[in-house]
Amino acid sequence: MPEKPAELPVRPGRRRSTSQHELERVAFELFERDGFDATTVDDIARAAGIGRRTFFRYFDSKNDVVWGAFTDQLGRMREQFARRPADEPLMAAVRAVVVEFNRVDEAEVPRHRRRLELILRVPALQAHSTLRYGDWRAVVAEFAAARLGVEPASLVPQSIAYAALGVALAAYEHWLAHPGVELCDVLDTAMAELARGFGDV
Amino acid sequence: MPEKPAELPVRPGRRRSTSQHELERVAFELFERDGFDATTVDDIARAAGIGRRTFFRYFDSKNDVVWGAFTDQLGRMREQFARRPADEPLMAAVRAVVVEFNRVDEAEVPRHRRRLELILRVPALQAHSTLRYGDWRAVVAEFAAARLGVEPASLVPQSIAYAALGVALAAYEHWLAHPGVELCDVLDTAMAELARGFGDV
DNA sequence: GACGATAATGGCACCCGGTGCCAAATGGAA
DNA sequence: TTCCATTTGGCACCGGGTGCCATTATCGTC
Repeated sequence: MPEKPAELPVRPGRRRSTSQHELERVAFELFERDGFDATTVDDIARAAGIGRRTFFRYFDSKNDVVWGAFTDQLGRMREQFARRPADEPLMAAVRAVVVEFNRVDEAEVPRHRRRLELILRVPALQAHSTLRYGDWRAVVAEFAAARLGVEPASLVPQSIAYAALGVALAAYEHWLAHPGVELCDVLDTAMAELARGFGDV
Repeated sequence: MPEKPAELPVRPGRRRSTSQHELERVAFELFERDGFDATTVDDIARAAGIGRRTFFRYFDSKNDVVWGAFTDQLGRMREQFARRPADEPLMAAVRAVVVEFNRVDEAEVPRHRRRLELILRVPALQAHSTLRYGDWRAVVAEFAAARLGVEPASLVPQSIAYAALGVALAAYEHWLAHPGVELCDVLDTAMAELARGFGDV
């Protein structure tokens, strides 16, 4: 599948006519106007000036058009985990990295909000997100497993990864419902509760 | 959508020709033979001796055919939550009920295993499960909210519900990968870890 | 038995996401 | 200009899912 058009050396073959980024931009406009479900792939392709068949060369499915640079960001998240102090408590590290992973530029907040709204509120996208978040969970599980000296697939790393994702989703929902709050603050609060095992409650 | 054919009083109208239970039985045989993805709704309908259009009168989607009595069981789970002692720690109650919710008869274990295998291993079903588990999360969140004296939609009850579901999913995965272990034991272990905030790790 | 009301069924056309295929288009090098 | 490599787009098709309407089946009443 075509990645973002990086600065590639000139090479043989036809130039690409659009990009994931452009298609996403076009798609978001249509979703804003008509909603995700009422916007078809044909609509997006037409608006972007490409054929429908080409859309699927840029994205695996219609559902993938809202994920932006998520996969790239997972690499960044891995690097953040690699930089945590070795003697830091595991859950403290997870908390810090998850909060940092979700930090966005002030200018990106409206777009980020719309993205999360779609992902969490449109059933098709919410369902699909489970598959996309599988990669996110894998990053967390790998870190936890390394810390514990066990396999990433074993019970505790997986539990940690799933729980961290769950708590993050709860924080996203809260953020969407309360426009005045800071996402990172909500996340930090929720992750702190998780690390306490929701104690005293 | 037609529910299970309970002992209804005689009433006018055509009798139903099949049931959710029967369609599920037929479907599971086909999934066993060909896998979920290669089994079409036409296949299931044909094997059950009904028309394809009728299948969708029994199930909202192909993905729903594997969920058995899940929705009924949520009512049972609510009852179990209602019976927890009022002074029991919240997370202890959640742990106990989640474990109990997942207890199945010895005779049902093979079927339950196949069900979970499908749900967790087939991408389409895994994605769809997010929507189905939303109701499960709601039951947990309602209980937690009542204990905390807050709204079910607020941050902490949602975090608890999401985290509990996440940990349960990790336990299911572990159970599928280790046929010799008891599901309730794995669940209990994982929930205990959650209640400790994955402490000492 | 005929009739009316009711409920279930099934065929059909259609929508839409997604896929394989192949011919056409594009761009650079020789 | 030709050749090679890469991208594009149209098309036919598959399969999940839906609305619609005519048909079928059942029961109670007369």
